[in-house]
Amino acid sequence: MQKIRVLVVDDHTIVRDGICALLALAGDIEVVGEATNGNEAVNKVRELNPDVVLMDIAMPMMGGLEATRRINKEFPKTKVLVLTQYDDKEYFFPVIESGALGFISKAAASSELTAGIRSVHRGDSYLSPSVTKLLVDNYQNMAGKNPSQDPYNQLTEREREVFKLLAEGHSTQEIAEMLVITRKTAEGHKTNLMAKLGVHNRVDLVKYAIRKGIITV
Amino acid sequence: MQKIRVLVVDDHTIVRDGICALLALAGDIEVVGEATNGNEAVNKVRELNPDVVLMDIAMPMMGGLEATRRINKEFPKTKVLVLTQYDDKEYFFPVIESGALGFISKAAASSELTAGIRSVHRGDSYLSPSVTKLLVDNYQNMAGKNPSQDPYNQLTEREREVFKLLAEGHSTQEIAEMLVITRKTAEGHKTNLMAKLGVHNRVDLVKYAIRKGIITV
DNA sequence: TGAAATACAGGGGTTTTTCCCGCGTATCTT
DNA sequence: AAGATACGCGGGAAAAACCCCTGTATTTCA
Repeated sequence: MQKIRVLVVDDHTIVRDGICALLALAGDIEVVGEATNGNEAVNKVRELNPDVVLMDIAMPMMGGLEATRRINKEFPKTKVLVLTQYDDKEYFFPVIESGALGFISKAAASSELTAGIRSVHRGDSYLSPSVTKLLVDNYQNMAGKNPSQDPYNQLTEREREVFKLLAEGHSTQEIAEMLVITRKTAEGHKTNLMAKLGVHNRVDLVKYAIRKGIITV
Repeated sequence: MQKIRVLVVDDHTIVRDGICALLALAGDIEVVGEATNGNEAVNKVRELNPDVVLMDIAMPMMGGLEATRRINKEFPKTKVLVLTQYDDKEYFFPVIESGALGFISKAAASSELTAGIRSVHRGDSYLSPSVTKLLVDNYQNMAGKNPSQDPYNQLTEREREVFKLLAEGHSTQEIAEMLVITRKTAEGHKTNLMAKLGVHNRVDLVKYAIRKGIITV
């Protein structure tokens, strides 16, 4: 029988190894690789072509959401199952929209891991019961929201780069140097992205980035 | 041979199960119980009298710290090994002060888990190499300070007020108006508190405040 | 296919913040 | 009595942020 080839992505080695140990107990799943951040994850997908990526979203460097987005774009056949420590409804739509097929809380039973992996491998979606409950409990709040109008998705590529660097604490001058543009241009991107996100200062920008999993606390 | 009896405490089931799976691979360690929060941990210690408690301090940081404090007070023979997802020097002294014998980052190699458990069981202390490195790198900052003092505790009342308002996203001008002082004074408090906390921009200040629970994301 | 929209880069000028300093007073400690 | 500390305030230069506007490809679409 062909095993499901899984790439495990999590920045915490102990957690990653623990998950691998759990998955090793399942006969139909094989961990073919590991990655510690989003960049590495994308590269490993390119290299290993796994069936399923088990992706933590709170990671330094490139976050899990951005990585999921890229993987989904570049390798549509690779299914992504997102693993999060926050079972917060704020995360739900961004995660799904990034192209992930499933969403499991780390607080979920470990049996959900294998169940989720099998589901997304079949092409089905998988949601943690706790997440589903959250969605149902908040149905009325969700009803009006169209996920595609998540303001973050309105950002251009350049604006996302600037956004991430801002959230990491860099000044516009530093960002300009990093992106090899003038300070004025960096400021322009900053102004535009802040308007799109509806935030009016850096503090709210940082909080937004944390909620989105772009950066970690 | 008598195995080391371990209680595993972590609020994320998947992580907890993963750690148990890892520990199961070691011949000299036996997981005798699990807990999902500080209260439960203390009760399980009372009930099971384990040799070692592997304690996550998670995001609600006080949970694990307070539990460690109580376990250490009530059952001095039970050794606590703290597991944290932040290998940040800010956490070090509070953790040690709570009575933990060891401190391991979740980003550490999983072999450190068993090594740490064996160390603290012998009564030795154990520090993750990454944590040790952090301490050494920051030695000069530590040297002059009272190590048992969290830098946040060194803030004056006024500085804490300004700190909170800054973290909430207010400008120095706004803060000055709220506290009925001049902008210059508010700036002065800001400068001083940032120096005390060792942060150099608003973004890091916000992250610090979030970790401390001063504000929420 | 021509016009509108968008992404990206940049400039001018103003306001705000930051980063040096400095000062004085009250209180608390040794 | 002599520090040390908390608190409030100020000047001034430099940096950063803010707001508004221009230009140029490229893409979209009516």
